[in-house]
Amino acid sequence: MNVHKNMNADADSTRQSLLKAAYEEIHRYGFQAASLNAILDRTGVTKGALYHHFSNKLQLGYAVLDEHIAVELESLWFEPMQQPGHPIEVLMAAIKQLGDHYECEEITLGCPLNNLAQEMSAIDDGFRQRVDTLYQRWQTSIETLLARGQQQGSVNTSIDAADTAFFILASLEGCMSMAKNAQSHDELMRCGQGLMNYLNSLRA
Amino acid sequence: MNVHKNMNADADSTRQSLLKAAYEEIHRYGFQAASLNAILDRTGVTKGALYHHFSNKLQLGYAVLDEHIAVELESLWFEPMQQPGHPIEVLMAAIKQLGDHYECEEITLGCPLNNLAQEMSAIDDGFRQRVDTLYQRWQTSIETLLARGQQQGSVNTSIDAADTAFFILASLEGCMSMAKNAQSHDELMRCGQGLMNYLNSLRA
DNA sequence: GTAGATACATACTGGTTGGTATGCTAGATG
DNA sequence: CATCTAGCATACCAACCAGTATGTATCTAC
Repeated sequence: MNVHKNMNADADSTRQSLLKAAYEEIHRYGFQAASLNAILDRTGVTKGALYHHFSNKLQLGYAVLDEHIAVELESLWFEPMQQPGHPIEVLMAAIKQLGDHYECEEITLGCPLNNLAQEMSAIDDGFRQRVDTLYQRWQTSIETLLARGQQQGSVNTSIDAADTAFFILASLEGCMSMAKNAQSHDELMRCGQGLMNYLNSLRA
Repeated sequence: MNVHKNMNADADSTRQSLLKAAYEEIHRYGFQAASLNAILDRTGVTKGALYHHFSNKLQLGYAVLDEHIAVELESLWFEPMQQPGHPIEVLMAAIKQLGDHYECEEITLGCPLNNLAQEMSAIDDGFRQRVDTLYQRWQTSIETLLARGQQQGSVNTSIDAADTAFFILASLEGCMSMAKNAQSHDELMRCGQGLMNYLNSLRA
C-alpha cells in the first residue's frame, strides 16, 4: 500500500530516531535547554534531515509529546487501568507499575509529562494545551474507575469522583516530583505508601 | 556600625534589585533560559555591576534560592505554622494562605521552589541540595505539627507522622503543579479541597 | 596627599544557538 | 529517457549567550 513510495521505511526510521533522541534530550535537560546539535550528534542524522522532517524546534517538541510521551503514557497507565477487578486495587496496581517503571528509567529525570508541563505551560500555549489534554484524559480514567466503584458499592459514595480523581493525579505527580529532587527511589516508595493509605480510605 | 563603609547602602540596594529581577526572570523562564542581559535591562544595572556582586550565573541562581525564595517561604509557610490551635486547622489555614497568595502572584508561574527542583535537580547538585534542604525543613514543620497533635490526642495515632508529612507536601506541590498547567485558580482550589478532605481524615 | 579598595561602566570575545541556502542523489512518474 | 520530488548532506549565518578585560569615580586608611 505504501511500498510504492520511495525510501519510505528509511525515512520513517530516521524520523523515529530523531523523536527518540529528542525525547531523551528533552527529558534530561528540558525543552528550552535541549540542543538540536546534541540531538543530531546522538543520532548521526544531519541538520538537513532534521529540518526535512520538522519545520522547527517547537514542532519537534510537539511531536515528542504527541507521538512519544502520549504513546508511553498509553502503555504505562491507560492499559493497566483496563484491568478488571476492585477499582481501588486496579488503581493501586497501576501506580505500583508506574513506580516499578521508574526503577529502571531513572526517577531522577522525573515524569516527562510533568517536566514539560512545569517548564513550558507558562511560556508556550501549544505545549500547555497538549499537556492539558493528556492530564484530562488521565484524570478521566481515574474518575471513571472511581464512579464505577461507587455504583458497585466498593467505593465510598460520599466523595466526588471528579475532584478525588484530580487530587489523586496531583498527588501522584507530586510524589514523582519530590522523589526526583530527593534522587531516591525509596522516597518515591515512601510517598507512594502515603498515596496507598489515602486510596484505602476511599473504600466503601 | 557599617556606616563607615563606602556606599554600602547603595551597593546593597543594587544587589537586592538584581536578586529580585533574577528571581522574576527565573520564575517565569526557568534558570537555564533566564537571560542575564534581560535581568540587566530590567534593572538598569550594568554587567560590570552584576559580576561585581556575583561571580557567575550559577552563584546568582544560588543566591536567589538562598536569599529570596527561602525568605519568602519563611513568611509564607513557616510563620503561619507557628500559630497556636488544632494542628489540622493550623495546617489548613497555612495552605489556604498559600492559596490566597497565589491569587495575586499568578499561579500560572507555579511554585518557585518546585520549578527549580523540577528543572535543575537532575542537572546541578548545588541547586538540588539547596532545594532538598528547604523541602526537608518544610516537611519537618508539618511532621512536628502532626506529632504534637498525636500527643494531644487530636490527630490519629495510627499514621506515621513523617511519612504523612511527606505525602502532604508532595500533594501540595502536585496541586500547584496541576493548577499551573491548567492556568486556573479554580483548579487550585478544587485540588486544595481534595487535600482538605484528606487532612480531615487524619483527625483522631 | 596618596595608595588602595569598592562599586561600578563600557566594550568586547569566543562559543553556541536555532535556522537557512544550496547541492546532490536515488527512486517514482510520465 | 527526461523530469520531478523526496530525502537527505554541507556549509553557512545572524542573534544571543555567559563571561572578561579594562577603565574610572569615589570613598577610606594611613
